[in-house]
Amino acid sequence: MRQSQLFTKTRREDPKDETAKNAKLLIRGGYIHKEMAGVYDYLPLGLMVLKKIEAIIREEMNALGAQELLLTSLQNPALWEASGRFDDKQVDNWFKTHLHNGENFHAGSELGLANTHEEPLAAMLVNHLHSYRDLPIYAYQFQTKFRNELRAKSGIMRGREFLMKDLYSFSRTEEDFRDFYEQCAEAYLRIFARVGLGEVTFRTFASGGSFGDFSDEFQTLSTAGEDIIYLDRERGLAINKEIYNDDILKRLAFDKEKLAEVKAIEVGNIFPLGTRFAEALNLHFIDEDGTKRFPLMGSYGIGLGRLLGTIVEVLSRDDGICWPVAVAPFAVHLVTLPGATEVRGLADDLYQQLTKQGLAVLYDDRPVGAGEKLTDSDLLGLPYRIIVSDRTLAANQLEVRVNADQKTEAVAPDKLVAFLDSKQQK
RNA sequence: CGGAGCGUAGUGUAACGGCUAACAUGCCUGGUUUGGGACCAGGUGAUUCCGGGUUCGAAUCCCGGCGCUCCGACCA
Repeated sequence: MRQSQLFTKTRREDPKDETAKNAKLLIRGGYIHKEMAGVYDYLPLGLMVLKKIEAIIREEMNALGAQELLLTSLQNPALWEASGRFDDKQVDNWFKTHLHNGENFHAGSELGLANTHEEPLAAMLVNHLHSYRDLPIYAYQFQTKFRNELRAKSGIMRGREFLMKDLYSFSRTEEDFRDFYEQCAEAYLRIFARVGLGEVTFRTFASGGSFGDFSDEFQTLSTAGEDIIYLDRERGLAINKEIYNDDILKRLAFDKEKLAEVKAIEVGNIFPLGTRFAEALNLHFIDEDGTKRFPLMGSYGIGLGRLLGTIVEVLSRDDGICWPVAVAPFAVHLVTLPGATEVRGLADDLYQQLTKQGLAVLYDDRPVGAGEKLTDSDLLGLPYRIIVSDRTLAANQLEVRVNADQKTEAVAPDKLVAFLDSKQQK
């Protein structure tokens, strides 16, 4: 796309109402817009990143044999009362609203805005699960969650409205459940690796709540993190501080001496749910021996906005983001610097060529000063920056900078596609 | 929800209780420039968060609300 057509603009200064690095850079780059605390719009560039992340997650979920669906945000309280979770004392972050069927708005029937989807999914599946032959069922969605956080914080990392991938598994036996659970854990590690956080993201034992001994979190090392974990680098496993004690260390075979206390961001969480929701919503099946049984559930979440924010926290510099190719809104930033008209001609040709090759190119064709263009390019943080200027024209070479390592190379125009291909292979 | 700080053009800041709310940046015109937000001239842009109060006079002081940030608690 031509940058002159992009309606979003970059900002010179940090917004004063943000201190989190992710929010500062994303707002300055025109990726997001803040509506209110914990509520952010995704602008065109930000949405491109979000969609890239979504596509990666979707691929991995589909590879597990999961099927995508889309449940509603508006929730029938009856389903939640069945599990006891409509009560504000049980779940304190509900947003609730009212149906317009009373004497006035607030006298109408109460509705919930979904903060998770165990109840409605279990209730819906009553229509589709009858026999053990129908299991397993793995259903997932990308869906907006509403959580009335007491305190939104850390930019887009802890919002009140956010997009989440939530998958729910329904298994016939404990063994089947565990098998899928482990497959999903592996898929999660692949997802975090693919978005560029593989080196710093670790499976972490965490509280299982009332459903099981443990749940598993995926924690990305970052000083911006809200969680403290104890990491065993050799094993590539960690344990959350919330369950850290000598008994549990022993049980999980952690050597206390090898654990490092570090801050981390929870980018994913998977946990066993047992039969609690199936029982509450009467989701059952008839097993091979003719007896009625409840499926074992698991739930598996990734907050897309938080993941996007984590990528910025971990992979950016003070003057700009450093998107991994897999999630970058564009792979290439083609930038002309002011100069002879031939510069523009060559850049136009390159833009056509690269686009024809299937590369996503942001072409900065704006007639503004070199400093501004370079500063903007740093801020936007695309993986490859190609400069076309009088200087590069005279040398009959383009200047290509790889954002990840900040290295600049001279590449002949007719070798550019091959050069970029070779980089992508690595 | 407890504690602390803050709220002034699109953005970032300034202004002793006292003149027409200032400066930078952005944006618009024209000119000049062109490898790290270059320069000159002119212009545009504000219900000083909202509501009360004190005062001859309030962006400034007081009360109440709302909002934002941070620390803590919370995070099913």
